[in-house]
Amino acid sequence: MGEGVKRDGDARRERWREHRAARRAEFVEAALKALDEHGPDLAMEHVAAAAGVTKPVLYRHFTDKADLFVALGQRGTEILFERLIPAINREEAPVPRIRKSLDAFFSVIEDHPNLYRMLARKAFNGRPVDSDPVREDKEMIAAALTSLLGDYMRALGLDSGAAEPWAYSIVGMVQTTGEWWLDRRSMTRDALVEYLTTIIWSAIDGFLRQHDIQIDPDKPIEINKVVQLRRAR
Amino acid sequence: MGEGVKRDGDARRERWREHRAARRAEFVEAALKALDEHGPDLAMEHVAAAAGVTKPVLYRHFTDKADLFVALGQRGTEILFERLIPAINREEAPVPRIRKSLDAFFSVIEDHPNLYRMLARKAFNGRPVDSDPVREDKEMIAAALTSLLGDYMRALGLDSGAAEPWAYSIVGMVQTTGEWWLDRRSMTRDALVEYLTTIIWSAIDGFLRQHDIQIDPDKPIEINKVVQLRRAR
DNA sequence: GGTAACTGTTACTTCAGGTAACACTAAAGG
DNA sequence: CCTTTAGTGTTACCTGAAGTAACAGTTACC
Repeated sequence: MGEGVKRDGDARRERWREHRAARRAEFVEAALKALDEHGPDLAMEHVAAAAGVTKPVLYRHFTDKADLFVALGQRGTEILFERLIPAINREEAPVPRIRKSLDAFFSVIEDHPNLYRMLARKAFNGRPVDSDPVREDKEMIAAALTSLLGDYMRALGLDSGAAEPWAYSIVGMVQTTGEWWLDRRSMTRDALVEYLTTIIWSAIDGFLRQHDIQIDPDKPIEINKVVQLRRAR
Repeated sequence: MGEGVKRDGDARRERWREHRAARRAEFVEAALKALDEHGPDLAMEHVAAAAGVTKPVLYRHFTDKADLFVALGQRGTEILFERLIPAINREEAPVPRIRKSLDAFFSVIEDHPNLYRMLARKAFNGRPVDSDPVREDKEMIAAALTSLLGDYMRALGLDSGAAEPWAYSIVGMVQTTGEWWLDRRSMTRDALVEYLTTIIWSAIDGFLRQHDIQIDPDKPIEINKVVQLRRAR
């Protein structure tokens, strides 16, 4: 049939596709290096330089700064999830589970402060601020949390419509305290984690008590739910 | 005594100083207009145009984009506080007090969505992202809340060191849900306010119960504390 | 040995932020 | 009345980072 028209590709194509992906990843790593060196105001030229090439090469792999930014956001989410997911999915009592999740988060931003600052400040220094490329990642995180909370709420017979505001509240709270902490460092990570654990647990506990449910903070709960990630990367 | 050296100024100086302040305010209003027209990506040229002049005039009153940005941040805080302070200081039961404060906040950002977006995205589209000019304002808000919460905590004999993380948590939670709500509008303002009221009250209530304190959400509390604002504008 | 899919370069354009230089005006005060 | 002070305003430029054009290799499959 329609053979031979556009043959040959195939085997070759595949290899190149892999290669391109690897190259993009390489630039993302270069960007991380550049962030460490030049602070959170990332310039495309620096990224290219950190990768040992000049701008146009970089631009063959990323259509624009926003594109690189998105990739950095994804990488950031990946780094975060590597530590967060095991912590949040532990079969453990609620309070230690919260504590470990928070600690995972703060340890990640401690390790990559400039990346975090750059992503939190949606600011590229460049022109087209367009519409926030990190949004997608933040929404993914919030969505994961929404569904986790929603599962629990449904299991307990509560209004699961509240799950989304709860998720965004927690994300916002952690994000903002994160920025504040990085800039000030006015307390140790452990102390901060402890305070936030208390706040979050208080919120959950208070909420449940208002619905006449009591849960022991230090005993694993029976109906244990787990974060599902839909990563269609 | 040391008279006559640099006389004459004085009366004249004062008048000019007032004039300059008025002029700055005029540009801030122009910036608000420009925000409404061109969205949250504010260009200096547009601001100047909205004020009916060209850039250099604007630059005689603001050294810098950051300078204008700071002024916008202050104006924003002012607008916010106009509605927030009366709500938060009401002599009322805790829950309605929280509810009214939240409603004040969300009504403000509903009225000035682009201003809010611009301030929340610390992003200028321009070069010198420097260090966040809105930070000061956010910190002022957080500080006010810290001292309010601290007062209550001390009055109840609790660790007031937790006040600051609580304050940043609440600020962050409200800010992030604010951005999310503006972009999505997936629920009414009232519904969102109601959810957040519940979350915050749950947190407070849970926290207090853990210290064996119970407070009626619908009765004014005896030891009523109030926000002090140190506005040295 | 040709060609597809890259590697890389230097030298540009574009655009927003910011500045220089120049011309004018109102009013306080000798 | 005319100078000085502190403004009003303009057009034409500089700067620096984003992004592009045009051109010159290199590799490896078929």
